[in-house]
Amino acid sequence: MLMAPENKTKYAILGLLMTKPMSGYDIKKKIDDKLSFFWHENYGHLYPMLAKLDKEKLVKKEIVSEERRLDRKVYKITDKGKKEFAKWLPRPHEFAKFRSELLLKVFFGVNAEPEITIGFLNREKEFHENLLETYDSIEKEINKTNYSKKYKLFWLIALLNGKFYSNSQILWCNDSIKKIRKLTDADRFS
Amino acid sequence: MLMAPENKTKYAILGLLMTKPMSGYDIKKKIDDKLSFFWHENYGHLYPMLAKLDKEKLVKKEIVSEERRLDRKVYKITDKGKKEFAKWLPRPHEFAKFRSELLLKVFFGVNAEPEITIGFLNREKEFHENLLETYDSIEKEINKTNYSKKYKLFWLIALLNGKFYSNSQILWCNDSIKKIRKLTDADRFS
DNA sequence: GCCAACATGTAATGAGTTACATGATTAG
DNA sequence: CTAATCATGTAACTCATTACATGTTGGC
Repeated sequence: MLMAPENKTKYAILGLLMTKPMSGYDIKKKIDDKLSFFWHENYGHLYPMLAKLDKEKLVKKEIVSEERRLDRKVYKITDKGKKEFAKWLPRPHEFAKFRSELLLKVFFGVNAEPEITIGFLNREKEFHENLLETYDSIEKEINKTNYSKKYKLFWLIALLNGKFYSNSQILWCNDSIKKIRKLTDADRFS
Repeated sequence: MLMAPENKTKYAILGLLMTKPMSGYDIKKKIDDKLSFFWHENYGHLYPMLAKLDKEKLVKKEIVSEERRLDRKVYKITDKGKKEFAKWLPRPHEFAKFRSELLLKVFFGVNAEPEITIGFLNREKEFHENLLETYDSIEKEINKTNYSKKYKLFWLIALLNGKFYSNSQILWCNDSIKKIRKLTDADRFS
């Protein structure tokens, strides 16, 4: 038997539908707005998955017609879907398998001019500085919403993960640039 | 034209072959030993890719027979391969697209008992504590080798990325557990 | 009139994992 | 003798991305 790796998209969808019924478009938007710092989906995966979940009776499709608006396909989680989600939620998470092109280039940096690697590090640093700004604005937004205390806390905790991460990466970039400069300076005067 | 996302495995292989010719088995081992904290490959992807690179003349396959040893297929990077690698190396890196099942479960933690989420956080913390131990032993190993100063530095920098990351994740886990406990305590006495 | 946002999907392709398949050599 | 390590691969499959395809609604 071929054991497929678990389809996480399924649970991302079911989890979001736990709050309220949504269309594929709504789900995509919610992920981009709220979860983008640790999750992403694209339509080419999302729409076929919704159709599959509907077929499996984990969600129920309903066509919603509203005035001055295109017909939307709104998906509601079923009892079966809720059970499936509740079964997944307490299961231990898989540890993230990390693959970083930056670190590959850094590791192979021995084959390039040091300034090339320093350039990557500055690029990465800037990327995380921008992220930190985004995190701050999302944090303010979380506080403004009127979700429950509990909902806000878990959202905040997930967000803070990104903040801790970006901060650590900025420190690492600075530290690494310093180390490379020290090496090249030593080379120059030897 | 369908633009395929860049095949990074290709460059991981070419980069490793820059140091010396190796077999598929050697490459897998080197990745597991040295790069596992930011890169991974499996045979099912690696062997077909080596065959492809050979067909594209980026590497040259040679059968090496040694006494008391099975015949090995050793791959050597060609001039064309070196050029291809040199073209990739200075190109700006793609920012890592991050997908974390842990954060998905944390975000949806609002639907579970707080102790479930705290369990995940403790599990993640332990994972990173173990990683930190591994990093320390690799760091000692790096210092013991007689690679060039430059080679060691870039290896160390890549390794330190993991250290910075794991440290930040441990802090985040502790912080998050504290926040969740504070919420549940407040609930209990209200 | 035009652009952004709303709205839904399919086709083609490539990336990556797991299971299957086989066998030699070496250290305990 | 037996387990770990050496050694190479294929088949089946799922996951995920990108490009293609189409059309509406609302604000400036």
